[in-house]
Amino acid sequence: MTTEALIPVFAALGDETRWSILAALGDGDASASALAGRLPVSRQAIAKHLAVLQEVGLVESVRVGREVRFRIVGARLSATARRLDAVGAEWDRRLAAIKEIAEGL
Amino acid sequence: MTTEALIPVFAALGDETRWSILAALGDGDASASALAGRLPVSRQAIAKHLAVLQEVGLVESVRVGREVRFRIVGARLSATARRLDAVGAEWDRRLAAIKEIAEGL
DNA sequence: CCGCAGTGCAACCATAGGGTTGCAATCAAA
DNA sequence: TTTGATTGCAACCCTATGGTTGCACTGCGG
Repeated sequence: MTTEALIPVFAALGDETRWSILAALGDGDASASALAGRLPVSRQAIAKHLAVLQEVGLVESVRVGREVRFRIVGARLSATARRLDAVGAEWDRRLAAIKEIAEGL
Repeated sequence: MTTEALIPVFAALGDETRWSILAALGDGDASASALAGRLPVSRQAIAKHLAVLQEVGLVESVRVGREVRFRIVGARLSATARRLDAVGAEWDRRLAAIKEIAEGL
């Protein structure tokens, strides 16, 4: 996964309502309607959020009869965290190198 | 750092131009004007982005004479990554527990 | 002292996006 | 088959925000 591909994931994680949804899904899988009963926004708003979460792979859906249940993809979080950590480490490394050069070591 | 405090950080990381700025700063500290010379956006746009990056602690500034130089705060990235990983692990744990209960183990 | 580079501030524009309501379509259950 | 729950789609509103331009302020250097 390239760094560029991470940007939409961060954008998805940059919204409070979506975190509420993820938190709610942390209590177990649920449909958009079920989530709408627990959160202070309309079902359609939640459906949109679920769409963007699914788009970036943070969530996946399964059709069960007439309802669509959503589930958190925990692996996506871990992968994102690892990439982020790697980026940070790389920056630290490069900046440290620059600092050494600047100090004439 | 609570999870809520992470949201603005992710929002900041959810923009492509800001990643360009961070990438440019990875080559060493720079001022808004210097960055404007390397990126295809105006200095003011960059200044705004630097303001939000600084707001969430991803970057810090130092006044040097008449210019203001910005530097990446790598530790902020690492901390964010660690929190994200912890959240992912917690969800995995809870969802696994739910699954066990559902399977009657 | 004067000019120019760098910054800060403000107004403004356009689009993206979070939210809503309304309605048609689908499908389980009575 | 009819009813009610659930989803999907579309139109719409409003605010946030990424971007621009223009201008005033500051401070180094000739």
